[in-house]
Amino acid sequence: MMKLKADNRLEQAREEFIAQWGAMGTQWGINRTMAQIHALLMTAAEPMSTDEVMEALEISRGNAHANLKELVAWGLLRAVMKKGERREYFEAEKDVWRIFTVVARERKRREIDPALEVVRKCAEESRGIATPEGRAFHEQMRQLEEFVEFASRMADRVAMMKHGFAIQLAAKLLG
Amino acid sequence: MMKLKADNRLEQAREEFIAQWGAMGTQWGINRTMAQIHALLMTAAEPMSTDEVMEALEISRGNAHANLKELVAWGLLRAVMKKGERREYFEAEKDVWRIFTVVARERKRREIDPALEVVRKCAEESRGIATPEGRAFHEQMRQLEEFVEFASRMADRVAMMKHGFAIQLAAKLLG
DNA sequence: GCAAATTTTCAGAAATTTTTGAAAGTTAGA
DNA sequence: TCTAACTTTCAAAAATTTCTGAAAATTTGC
Repeated sequence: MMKLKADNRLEQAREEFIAQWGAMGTQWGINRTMAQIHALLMTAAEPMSTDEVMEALEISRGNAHANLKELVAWGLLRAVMKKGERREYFEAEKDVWRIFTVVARERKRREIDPALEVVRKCAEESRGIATPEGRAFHEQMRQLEEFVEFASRMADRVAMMKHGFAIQLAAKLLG
Repeated sequence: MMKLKADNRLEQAREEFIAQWGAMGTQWGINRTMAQIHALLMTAAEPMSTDEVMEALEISRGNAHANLKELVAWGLLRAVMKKGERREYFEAEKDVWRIFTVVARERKRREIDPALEVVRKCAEESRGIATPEGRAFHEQMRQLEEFVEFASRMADRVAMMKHGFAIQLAAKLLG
């Protein structure tokens, strides 16, 4: 599946990480290639070009391109230019806390915000239906709305936190 | 897509909710039918049988069965027996905070625990590789391990919290 | 034990998502 | 301007996930 200098302990471990992280990705709702590219670059000493990524993971140009761009859009990769070179190289965010906040922001955007819209609309549409079932439905939507709104605000806060503050908070929570 | 007594405001709103919640489900990494069944039962006045669910959502028996069982396994539905009846009926957890903790537990189990295993293994396998690259890789794995462990503990705590405590905590965080 | 009701399984079909690879588009330097 | 290097697009193929429907298995009441 991978093609690095796969002849020593390091490259074995790295291949393992990339393969497994890719498999994990599917559980996390991001596609395998995207997770693999992220793993590859997170453990790369130097930024890599599209062609290098293609070769390392044995994937097509289109696939490599699309997923590199997606990772840049998420903010998990930066495109950098090597001086004197024309092609772009990609470099991963390696700080785990920053990776976490980026992913948290993205998941909030994709999972929480749309849910909030849905329950708001449904709470709105069912306002004032006088039957017992109508009231129950409206109340259920209201509670969902309240909760999702709460989750949304929490996610914003967490995504904005600095590592130090999170640790402090966690100490309270876990202590 | 749905077949309820779809002739009044309530049933319109309910159909909307079920359809949209189903669509949301795909974003959340659970399949559409599972999310729809959950939405259907979360807004049902009475427990429903497999056949009632099949009819309401116009889905096959196999599909209804598999997803009802999955929801029971998650703890989002309970199977209840009506006295004098032979078939089982399903009833949804309606408390939003409990729904949240159930989902949090399940996602932790599916997303965090396997990640922890992976990074532990990779940190272990790369311990003591003497090259600069080896050290960098090991350090990256160690940091990931530390973070994922932290996330794991946080998830446990959150999943165990009572609503009141969460609200209190949130007040501090949001205040 | 038998028969009807109900649940469970599962192979193939359908739907959805991901990947490929080649062609089209863009950019920069000569 | 021309051309080579590089990036982007996208239709079709492959892979994966979900769904169907009918058959098999199980359960319950008689």
